[in-house]
Amino acid sequence: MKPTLQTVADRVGVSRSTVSNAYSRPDQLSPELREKILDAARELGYSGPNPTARSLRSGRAGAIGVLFTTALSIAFTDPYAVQFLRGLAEVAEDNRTGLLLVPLRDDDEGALEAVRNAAVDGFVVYCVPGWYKAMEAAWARGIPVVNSDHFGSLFVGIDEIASTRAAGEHLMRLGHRRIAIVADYISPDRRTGEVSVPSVEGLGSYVSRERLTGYRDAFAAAGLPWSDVITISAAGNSREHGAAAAAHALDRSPRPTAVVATTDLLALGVLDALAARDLRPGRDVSVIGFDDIPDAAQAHMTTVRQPALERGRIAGRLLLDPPDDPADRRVVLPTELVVRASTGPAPAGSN
Amino acid sequence: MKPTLQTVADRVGVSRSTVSNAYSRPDQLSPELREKILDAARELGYSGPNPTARSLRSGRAGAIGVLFTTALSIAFTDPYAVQFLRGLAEVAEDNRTGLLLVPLRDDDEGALEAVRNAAVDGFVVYCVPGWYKAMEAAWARGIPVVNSDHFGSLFVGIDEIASTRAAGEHLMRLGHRRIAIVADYISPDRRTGEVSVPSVEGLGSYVSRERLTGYRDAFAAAGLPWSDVITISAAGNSREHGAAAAAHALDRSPRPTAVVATTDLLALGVLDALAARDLRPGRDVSVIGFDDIPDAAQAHMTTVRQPALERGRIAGRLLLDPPDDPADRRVVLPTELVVRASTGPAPAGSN
DNA sequence: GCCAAGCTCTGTATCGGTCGAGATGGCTGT
DNA sequence: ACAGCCATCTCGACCGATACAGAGCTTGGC
Repeated sequence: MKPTLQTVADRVGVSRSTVSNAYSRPDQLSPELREKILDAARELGYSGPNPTARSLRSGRAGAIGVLFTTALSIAFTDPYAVQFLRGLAEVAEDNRTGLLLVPLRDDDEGALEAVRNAAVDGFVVYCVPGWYKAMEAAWARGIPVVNSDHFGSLFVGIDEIASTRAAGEHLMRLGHRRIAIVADYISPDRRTGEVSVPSVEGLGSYVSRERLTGYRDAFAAAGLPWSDVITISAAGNSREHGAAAAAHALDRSPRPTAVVATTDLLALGVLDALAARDLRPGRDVSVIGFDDIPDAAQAHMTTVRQPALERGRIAGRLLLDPPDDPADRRVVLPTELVVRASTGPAPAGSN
Repeated sequence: MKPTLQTVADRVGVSRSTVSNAYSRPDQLSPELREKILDAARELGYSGPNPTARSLRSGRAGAIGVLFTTALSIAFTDPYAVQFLRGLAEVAEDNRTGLLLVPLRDDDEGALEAVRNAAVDGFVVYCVPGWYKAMEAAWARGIPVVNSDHFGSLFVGIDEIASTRAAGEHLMRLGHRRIAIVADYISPDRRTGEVSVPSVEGLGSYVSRERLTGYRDAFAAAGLPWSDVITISAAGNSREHGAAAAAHALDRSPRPTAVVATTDLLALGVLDALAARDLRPGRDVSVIGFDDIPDAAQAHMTTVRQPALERGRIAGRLLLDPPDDPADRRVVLPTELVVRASTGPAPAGSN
């Protein structure tokens, strides 16, 4: 039989409450008695109050649930995700709170079960499309949900549209007119290949929708109709998927003079595809990513920088201490277009 | 007021137990009643039994604690760690169990608190030196602890010594005599630089101790005394730290003909250091890593392959369903020396 | 026609703590 | 001497569920 508070209380000859106080409120009893109690506990092999029982009574789970779409291996392969998680972990640690990973491999009954059965004080959602049933389940829990998308009243994100609009304008200034966009979650079956996206607004994935919108607007302002832009679906957010998707753009004739991607990981894949074809980034084909992960700098890649670490931190703070003022419950962080060597003027005679 | 089982029970006019059964044991009541109950729950906004209360009564937390030494950002930067975690997550998911991350930034009171207060059914320890107080705290909890080191009765690992001995023998066959070893956790202050390790057995870090032992034994068998081997401490397990440590070896005169590292991440850093000096891996300097992460293959690096994914899976299984037979509670997985282009004969006249 | 066996559902104890009000007793101030 | 106060400890209710024994009613076999 495992020792409980009562076991220790009986041993020392005090009440259960007092033993509880010895752990949770040291100021509520004399230091001598506290020492005596802790000694007895050590002797009995009692290692402190049962976390579950404590949670039940105090109403605090002591953990934040982290909702992922993708498989763990993919999610943590993206340095952006890792940075985000790190910011979150920092804040969590400062608040004596743990992180409970809830990977949503599929949007099936098992995932719903996992969401419903997670002992957490709230959820941080990392790139889960809004149509997932698991999101509803998280909502139904009646605990705070911090999103990077538009769902929910707690939100931390960036102005996605303005960010890619700036990137698009950069391309326009450079004279590009034949452009391909590589993005995840833009085809229903999530396969690699060219897809037609007549209505950007209709996309279910918040991130892809917004980022494509920004590009579309920038192109439109320069007189380039959306129907002239090649949209290519990637089957996942990884370098490999980016390269595979880029192939569908680069092997066309005439070749696009610029290939942009919705994440750096995909864009790095595009660079890989260029290299495999002996094409020079920024000369033969311009490339733009999104996130500004360390590898982007190393690859001299033009991209949009967003504060991943800070985003994680704020997500944690929003969750653990939701502001009363609704205006403060939605945080929009600044981004910055980082121009590097992967973008350059459209090759002469390309139009 | 949030709805509880009782709220739903009152609404439908059944007992609390029956509502509980509707969720947890569908076979214990008629399908019609169950439907009625679930409908009422939906109507009341009740999203299922409170996870914490359920855990308390049933004695199952529904989560595995994952203990890390390093900062989250580092831990997840290592593909080996991610693979391990992925294997663990797989098994956890199959058992309707979550993963609670418990990063041990420092070995301080806060970390102890986190370990003691984690609502988990057991801990999986990932590369935490045995001297950490947090390990004791985990032990004291009286729940299963799966280690990759020698501590605890539940263990999943590899024969570290035999693995590096094989790598060492490979070097000996190639004729190397001037050798440097880059390792983490071999200096008390964990700084970068050459350190003297007179007694390998005295090292506190299990992994470094074992891996160095294997090399030492292989060298000794070929007549190369340990005192002739240069041991260099890396300040952390990353490519950058590996490169910094390698500098201390490569800038010596005479230069070592081989630099081995205790992890692939460190070894990749060594390769970076070679490149920075226009030295050719496998020709001017041979390099060996450990783990066989994907980047190792891409870098044509000789290394020891260990089954990271499988290791994670087995850790999960050992934890969730500890075998009765003590012999089955310690699993040793096979490793394999993968020879690639980063190792070659010692340069002529190097002795 | 009768008793054992099933199927459903109920009732009570219990999981292991924390919470808030209140009891106790020594000390101070007047 | 007495009220008031602080520091210290106790008491009983409660957090929200699950476990287990058993009650009531229908079946089925002989």
